[in-house]
Amino acid sequence: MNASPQKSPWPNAADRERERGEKRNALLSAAVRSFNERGFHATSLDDVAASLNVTKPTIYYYFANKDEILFECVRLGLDGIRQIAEAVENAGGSGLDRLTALMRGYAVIMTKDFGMCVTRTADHELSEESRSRFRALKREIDITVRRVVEDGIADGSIASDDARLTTFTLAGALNWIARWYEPNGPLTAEQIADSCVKTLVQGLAPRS
Amino acid sequence: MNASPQKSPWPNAADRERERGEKRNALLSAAVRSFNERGFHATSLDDVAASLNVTKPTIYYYFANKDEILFECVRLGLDGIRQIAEAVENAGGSGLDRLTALMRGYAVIMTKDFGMCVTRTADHELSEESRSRFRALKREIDITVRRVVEDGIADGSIASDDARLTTFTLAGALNWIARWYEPNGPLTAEQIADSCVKTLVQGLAPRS
DNA sequence: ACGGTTATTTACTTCTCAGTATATGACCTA
DNA sequence: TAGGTCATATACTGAGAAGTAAATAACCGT
Repeated sequence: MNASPQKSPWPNAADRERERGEKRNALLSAAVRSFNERGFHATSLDDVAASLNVTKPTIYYYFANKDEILFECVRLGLDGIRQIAEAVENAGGSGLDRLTALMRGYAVIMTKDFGMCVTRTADHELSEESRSRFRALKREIDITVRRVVEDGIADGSIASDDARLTTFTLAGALNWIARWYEPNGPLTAEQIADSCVKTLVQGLAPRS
Repeated sequence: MNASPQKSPWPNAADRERERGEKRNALLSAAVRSFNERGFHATSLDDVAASLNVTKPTIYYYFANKDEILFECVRLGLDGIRQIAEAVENAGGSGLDRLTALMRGYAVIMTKDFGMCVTRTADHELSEESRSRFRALKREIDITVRRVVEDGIADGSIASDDARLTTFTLAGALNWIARWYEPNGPLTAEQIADSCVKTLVQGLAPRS
């Protein structure tokens, strides 16, 4: 067993940077929970700071302004979805197989703090600049999902005559999970995801 | 042809009450449009008043406070849905037939000002009291829809093993219309409604 | 003509909260 | 041990907007 290089009790440059990142993340986590619970406008940075035993100017040491904090939250949420969407796009299987996997991952993210923030945040809560970046990121995901739907239509595994509307309908059902999901409820995120996806894939009408 | 009773140029008590109601409605319409466009918090009553060529205290002559205005908006939206839900409940046809009609009407309302307001309004934007009334109204509708789903499961016209989750999934897809619908877009509200409902009823997987 | 009611205005108060100027301490390097 | 950087705190400014007090105009019934 090799001794690992001795860890100095004094932080070096790399340590300090890691610590800074961790503190930044802690602030984002505290903020996003409050945004989700009380709403962006009703969340004061004084309260967010106090919940971590610091004061407001400390927040401004890590972020330029409140808008940047909100944008970072939705960016993290969207990034999770994007990763799933990209992973799925390159996977094998029919269009429907890939869309099913995508929707399942999407649904699970909607039950997490940063995912919830994405659908609970209205465009107009962000500054003009952040708003266009927010929209661009959402559009990117929409396009990816739509492409999978189109693949499914092309290979015959998905029935739809309008990939755009179908994508909106699916996304709505999944996005809405963030509005009613209860972390302490009886169902796990995975059970909810499976049930939603099944409803969307099978439809309401029974199959003979 | 009978002469209708002569209309006096001076308003009587009934006229005045009607006028008051009309003005109240005009204020609600102006407010809801701004709420939908800019958000509740970003909408100042000064602006709403100015858009109708009056001043803020005039608003306070018709409403007790900003919260009451928002609540009235969502109440009107929810009332539209409730009416459709009740009309459909007493109609004939299988559970799926009735649910289809309900979803179609629901979707159309989601493209109207007051309907949009319902799903764009987060609970925490309302005062504690309005919030519980808001939730109660939504719960009422949810229960009605769920009952229709259960009817469909019972009569075999709907395939689902969890009426509650299925109802949430459908409601999400329909509610989300309010987030992306463009009144000046290429599709009418009815076309969108039909497409969404078809996707939900038929499912993504092709039927052989 | 006159007191009362309806509808609306001007001008003000008050509060919350984002964002900042500046001080302070801890710790690192030379 | 002295100067510099990092991290955080105290105490403040300023803007925006909800809500109100009080004046005023229009109009009604008597």
